[in-house]
Formats: sequence, C-alpha cells, structure tokens
Amino acid sequence: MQGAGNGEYRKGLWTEEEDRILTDHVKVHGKGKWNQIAKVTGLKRCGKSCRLRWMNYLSPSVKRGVFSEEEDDLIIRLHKLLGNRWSLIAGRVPGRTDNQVKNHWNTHLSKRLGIKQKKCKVSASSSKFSEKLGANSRTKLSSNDEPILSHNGEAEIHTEIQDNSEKVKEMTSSQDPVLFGDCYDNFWLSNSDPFSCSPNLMEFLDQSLDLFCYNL
DNA sequence: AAACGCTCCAACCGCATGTTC
DNA sequence: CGAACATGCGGTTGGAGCGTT
Repeated sequence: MQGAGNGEYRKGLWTEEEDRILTDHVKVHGKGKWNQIAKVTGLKRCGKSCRLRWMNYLSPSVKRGVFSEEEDDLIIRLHKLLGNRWSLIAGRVPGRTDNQVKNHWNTHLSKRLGIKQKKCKVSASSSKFSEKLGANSRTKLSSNDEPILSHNGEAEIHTEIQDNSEKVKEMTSSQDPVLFGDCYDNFWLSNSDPFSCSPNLMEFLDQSLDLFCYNL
C-alpha cells in the first residue's frame, strides 16, 4: 500500500528526533497530507504512522496521564450507548484519543466491569443500535458482530430501531422532557427509512450525549 | 541477580470510506 | 464511471517496564 514492509519506512517506537521533525512540519504546514511528510522531511515513516503519532501523542490537544473517575464514568456510559465506536466515544471525552479510550477500556474498564474481552462487551441490542447510530460515518462491523442487514433487512432494522428508540426515549425523557421530546420526535418520527435520516440521527445522538455529559 | 510472567500502551495492520483525477 | 490515492477506524500485536519467584 504505502511501502511498509519493504524497508522504505521505519517501524516501531518513535525517537525524539522523529517527533521533533513531525511536530515542526505540522506546526508549519498543518495537519493533513501525511503521505507527503516523508518526502518533504526525509522522515522514514509512512503517512499512516505519521498521522497516528500526531493524533495520539504529539498533538497539543492530547491529554496525558491517568484517567479520572469522571472520565471513566463517561466512557462506561458512552460505551453502553455506542458500543466499540471508539472515535465517537473519544470525541466526547475531552483530550482523549480513540486509541487511549480503547486501550483504557480493554485494560481497565472491561476488567472492572467484569466484561470478557472480545465477547459480550455490550448487549446485542445496544451493539446493533450503536451500529445504526454510526451508520453514516462508518459501517464496518467488528469481527464478532453479526451482520445487521440481510438483503431484506429493512423491516428488521426499523423494528429494532423502534425498540431501541423506546429505550432511549425512556432514558432521556427523564432528563429534559421538553428538549428531548423535541429532538427525539424530530429524529425518530421524521422518516420511515432509518438510513435516510442519518443527519437527524447524529443530531439526536449529539444532543443526547450532551445531556448525558451535562448530567454526570 | 536472573529468569519468568504479566500488564499496559504505542504502534501496526487490514479494511472501509472519501477524494481526486 | 472507475482506478488510484488519502484518510480514518477498530482489532490486534510487540515489547518495555514492572513485579514475583
């Protein structure tokens, strides 16, 4: 793909010098064009590696150190709602990256909660629900998930979303019936096709997560 | 002190999606 | 429209560091 494995690019831990080169480059040129960095700077790292290093470690927005109780609690709640959608979860935990959240979950939180690795991380229904929540941003299934869609799966999906929507409505209506009633109805009742209303879905998710965080 | 086992996290890999030409 | 390339995501792995024997 990008020459990895043919000796053109280095692998493994980054050195301070490599960090400095990458940081300097991003400061001057900004993020993006990751594949150009090796050519421009002489850094022997592939674009993916550069991006990952910046996003997970070098970026000033990345918070280091141990997770607080509040962060743990937030991650647990979000994971219950979203499943293994680490980027979505990380987006709601200020200063934490998807990799950090994923590692923290796998090494600490899943143990604390007594959740076995690879299986039963979330209930089947919430897992599938989360797939739909992320349907407009990413559709990949984990290796352990059953495919949601069969060729004739729309009815099944709609039924399931309605089932889950009742749960969410129940869950959220206790927070702020007025606000949630509005955004809930805008989303869930806006369209008979669950996949054609993703913007509303994500808006609804955003609002529900905002309230989640607010009520912590 | 050395060997071993375990934990944890940085980084890699494969794949999906988005973008450009 | 489709191929090539770029980016992003989630699962997995490698190895440094630490504790135990």
